Amino acid sequence: MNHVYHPQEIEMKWQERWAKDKIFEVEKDSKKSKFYVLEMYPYPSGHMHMGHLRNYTIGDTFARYKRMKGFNVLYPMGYDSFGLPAEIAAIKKGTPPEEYTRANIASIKADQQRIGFGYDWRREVSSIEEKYYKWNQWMFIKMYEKGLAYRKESLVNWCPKCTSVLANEQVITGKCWRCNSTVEPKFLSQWFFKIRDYADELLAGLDNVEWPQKVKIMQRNWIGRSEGTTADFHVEGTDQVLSIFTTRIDTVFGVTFMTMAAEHPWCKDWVKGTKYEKLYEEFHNEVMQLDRYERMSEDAEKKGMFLGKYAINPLNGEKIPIYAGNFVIYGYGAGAVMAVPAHDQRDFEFAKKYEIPIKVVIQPFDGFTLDGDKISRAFVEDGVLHDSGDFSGMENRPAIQAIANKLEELGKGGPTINYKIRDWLISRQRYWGTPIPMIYCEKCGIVPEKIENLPVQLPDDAVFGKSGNPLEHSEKFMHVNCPSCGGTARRETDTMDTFVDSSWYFLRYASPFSEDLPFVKDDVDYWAPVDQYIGGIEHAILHLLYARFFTKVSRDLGLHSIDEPFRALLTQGMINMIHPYCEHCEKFLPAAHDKDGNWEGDYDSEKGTCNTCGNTYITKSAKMSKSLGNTVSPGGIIEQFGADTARFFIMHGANPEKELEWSDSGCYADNKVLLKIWYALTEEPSQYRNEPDSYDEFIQFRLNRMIKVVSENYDKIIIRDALNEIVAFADIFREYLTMVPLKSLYNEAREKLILMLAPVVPHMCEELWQITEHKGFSTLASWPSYDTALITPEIERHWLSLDNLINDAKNIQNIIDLEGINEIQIIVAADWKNGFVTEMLGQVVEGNPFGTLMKSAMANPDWKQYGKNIKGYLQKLAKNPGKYTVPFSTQQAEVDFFLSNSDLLKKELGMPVLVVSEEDAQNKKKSQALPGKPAIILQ
RNA sequence: GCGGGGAUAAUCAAGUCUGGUCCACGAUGCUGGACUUAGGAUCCAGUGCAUAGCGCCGCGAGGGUUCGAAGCCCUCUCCCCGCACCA
Repeated sequence: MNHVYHPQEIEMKWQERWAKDKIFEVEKDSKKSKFYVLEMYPYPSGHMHMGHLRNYTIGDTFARYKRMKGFNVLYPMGYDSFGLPAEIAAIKKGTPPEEYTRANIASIKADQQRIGFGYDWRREVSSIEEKYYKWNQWMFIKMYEKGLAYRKESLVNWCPKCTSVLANEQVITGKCWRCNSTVEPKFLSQWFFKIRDYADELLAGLDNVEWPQKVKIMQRNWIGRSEGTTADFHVEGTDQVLSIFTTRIDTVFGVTFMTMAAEHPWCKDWVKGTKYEKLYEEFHNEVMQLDRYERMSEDAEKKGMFLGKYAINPLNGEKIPIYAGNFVIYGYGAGAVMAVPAHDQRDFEFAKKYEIPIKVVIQPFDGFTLDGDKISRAFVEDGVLHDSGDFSGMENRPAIQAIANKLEELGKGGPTINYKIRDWLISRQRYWGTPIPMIYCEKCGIVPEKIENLPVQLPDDAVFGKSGNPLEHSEKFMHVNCPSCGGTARRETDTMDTFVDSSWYFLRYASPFSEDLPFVKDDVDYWAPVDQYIGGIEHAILHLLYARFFTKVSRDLGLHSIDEPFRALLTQGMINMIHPYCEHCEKFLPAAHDKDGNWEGDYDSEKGTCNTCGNTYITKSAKMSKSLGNTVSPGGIIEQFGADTARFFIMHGANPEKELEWSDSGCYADNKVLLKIWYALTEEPSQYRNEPDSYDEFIQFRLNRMIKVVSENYDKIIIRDALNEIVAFADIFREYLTMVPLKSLYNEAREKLILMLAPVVPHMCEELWQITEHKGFSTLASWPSYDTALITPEIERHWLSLDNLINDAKNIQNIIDLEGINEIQIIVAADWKNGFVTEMLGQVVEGNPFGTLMKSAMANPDWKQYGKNIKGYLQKLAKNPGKYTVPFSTQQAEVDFFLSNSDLLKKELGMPVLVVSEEDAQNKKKSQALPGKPAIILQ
C-alpha cells in the first residue's frame, strides 16, 4: 500500500460523511446510559482562538471516547450572542447589532466545523433568537410572581465606559470585568434576582459536585456564610434602631462606640442642621471619592468622625457615641458595627486615635488581668467574661450562645446567619440584551407583560450613538398599553444581564424545540445534569454561580427535578507563549502592528532590545493575549497541517488542566508524530509469520497495557498521558512490522491502535479504518477491552529485565572499542542465586544489619561454598533492596526467556547473542550475574 | 493578612495521593552517525560525572523518619492564583 496523508481532503470527506449519516444526532433512549458533555458556549467574537480550540478539543475528545464506550452522548454547541461588543460595533461602524452578531456566529461556527467537532448541531442555541430570549422573559415573570425578582433603589456599581450598571460578581477588584474601567457607586432603581434566598442551598450543593477544590472554595468565600448574632441598638432621641450583626456578641459589654458606613443615609439625617454637618459633608465626599478598592485596602488609614448621636446598649443600657467610619461596608450586615476596642484590633486603633474609652470585658485564662488604659493592642483570644453583668465569669465561647439567647428573650435580636453574597443585579442600560418584560403604568404601577404577549421584542428602529439606552429613543418600543387597565403606559427600557442567558442554555439543549415551556421536563430529567462541563476558571463565580441559582429556581417552579447543573467541572489551563520581557522595565514588551502592517511593538527583534530603555530583553513564558499581541491563530496550523494535527498538538502539549506552552517547533514535531503513525499503519509488512514467537508475547503485553493505561487516562480526561502511551506503543508497533509479524496479532494491534487515537484525531482514524478494510465509522466503533492476564506484574518484570539487559549491553558498546568484538555472551545467574536473593532480600527488608545477613548466609551449607562472592552480593542487596527482584521462577525459565528472545537481542545489539548458564560459562565475570540481571560479555 | 496551588535536568514537563528497576516518562533543543537528486524528511545513538556496565551525584534550601525518600514529617526561601478592614 502506498497511502499519502492528505489531511485537508480526508478531513472534509469525513466531516461530510458524518453529517450525511447524522452520526452525532442523539435522542433520548431509556435503554442506554446517557452522558452529557458540554463546553461553556462562546461569545461569538469573530474567529475561533487557541483557547476555544483547546476547550472544544478536550470536550470533543472526551465525548467521542464516551460514545465509543457505549454511552448515549449529548454534545451540543451554541452561542452566547447578546452583549456589548455588538452594540459598540453599531455605534462605531453603524452595523446593526443583529447583522454583526450573525456574521460572527457564522464565522466561528465555520471554524468549529472545520475542526470536526461532533456536535449535534440541530440543538444549537443562540441567545439572540426570539424563541430563546422569550423564555428569559417568561422566567423573569415567574420569578416576579414568586417574589424572586424585584425592583429596588440601592447603591449599585456603575461602569462609566459601558454606561451601565454591573452586578457585584462583575466587579473585579474595583474594576469592570469586561472593560477594566474603575467602577463608581451610584444610587439607582434597578431589578434584582433574590439569589440570597438560595444562599444556603448554593453553599450546601457544593458538597455534591466534582469540581476543582479551588472553584468550590471561591464560591464558598463569595457566598460568605457567617454565623453570629444581631443586636438592636436604639438610637437615642429617635425611633431608629441599629440592628447590627456581630460574631462576637460575647464582647457586647465592652462596646464603647458604634461605627456607621459613611454613606449610610441616617448619618446625613442626623447631622442635618447641627455643627457636625459641614465636617460630615467633607468626610463623606472624601470617602466616596476613593474608589472601592483603594478604600478597602488594608493600609488605608482608618478615619471617622462623631455624628452627635448616641446609641443604647441593649444589654446594659449604656449610652455610647455613634461615629461614621471609612472602613465600614454599607452593603454588609446593617452597614453599622458595634465597636469593642479592647477585643478588636481595628476598633482599638480607631479608639486610640479618637480617644474613646477602652473597656476590657474578657480576661485571659492564664489569670493575668488586662487593664483597658494600659493595653497596647486588642486582646482577641478566648478568655473569661468580666464586667459583663450576669454573664461575668462565663467562658466567652459558651457566652456567645447565652447572650444571643438572652437578646432573643428580650426581643432585641438573637442568633443570625449573615451572608456576604448580595442579590443579583440584572438590569443593564443597554439595547443588545433581553428586554425586561415590565410595564410602568401611571394608574396601576409596575405591571408584568402578559405571558401571551411574549416575547417583548427588541425594536428595529433603535438609533445608536446618542446618550443613554437606545431603547429610550424608540417610540415603537416605549409606547405600550397597560396590560392591566389598558391605559397609556411605558415599557421598562433596561435589558437583562447576559449572564441570565447563560444561566439555563444547558437545559435548553435537552429540548431545543420546546414551544410551550423553556424546556420539556422529561427531556431535562433524562439528559441533565451536565456530566462533564469544561471551561475557563474566569467563570468560577460569575456564570457558575448564576447557573446553579437558575437551576434551583427552575426546579422550584416545577420545570425539572435537577438540583445541580454541572456534576463535574474541568477548568482548562491557560495557553502561554514565549515572549520578550525586559528585566530593566520589569514588564513584557507588547508586539503590535499599525493598520498598514508596520511594526509598532515595544521591542526591536533584530537587535533584541527594549524600545523603552534600550537594554537587551530576555524571553519568558506569557499568557497568550491580545494586549501582548502574542496570539497565534489556529487557522494557520489547520491550513498547514490539518485539523487533526491542531487537535493532536493541543491535547499532547499539556494535560487539560495545566498551562500549555505553545511553540512552533512543538507543533511541527507533533505533525511528524502523526505522520509516523500514519505510515506505520498504512505500510503493510512484506511477509508474515505463521508460528507465534516470544516477541508476540511482548506485543500482547504492551498492547493490553496501552489499552488499560489509555482507558484509565481518558476516563480522568488526562489526555496527554493517554497520548504518550499511544505514541510509545506506535513505536513498538513500527518495530514489529520489521520483525515479520504474526498476521492475526498484527491486525489486532493495528485495529486497536487506530481506535485508541480516534477520539483525538478522528479524521485520520476514519481514513485508516477504511484503508484497513473495516466497515462503518471508527467514531461509532466499540472501545476495546484488555486482558488483565496478559499484563501481570510478573510478565512486566520479564520484559523489564530484557529492556535492562539491552540498555546495559548498549552502554558497554558505547564505551568500549568494538574492534574485534563479534559476539555477546549472556550469562544467566546460577540456580542457587534465585533462592539466595529471595531469602536475603526478605532479611534486608526486616531490617537485619549487615553482619547478621552475612552470618545467616554463611550458615546455609548450600551457599557457604560461594563465600568469597557472597559479601559482594549482600552489599548490593543491602544498599538498595528495592532494586533487586527475582523475575523468573527458575534459572531454566530465565535461560529460556532470553534464548527465545535472542533474535530480538541480535537485532537491537547488532551482533549475535549467546545465552549460557553461569554453571556452563567460563569467563570469570560470570559471578556478576544475578537473577534477572545476567552478566554480559562482549567477545 | 487569610485561603489555595506550585518549585523536577538547557527548556516545557510526568512522577508526589499509595516510598522500592526513578541510572526521573515524554517532548523540544543540542551533538554525533546512517541514509539521501540535502529535508523543519526518515532512522539510530548520545545529551550530570564516571565506566566492560550493574557506581556516584541529582528533583527549591536545611533537617528528620526508613534497610530504602523526588515522594512521608518538620523548618525555611521563593513564585503563581483567589479573597481582601465582612464586624
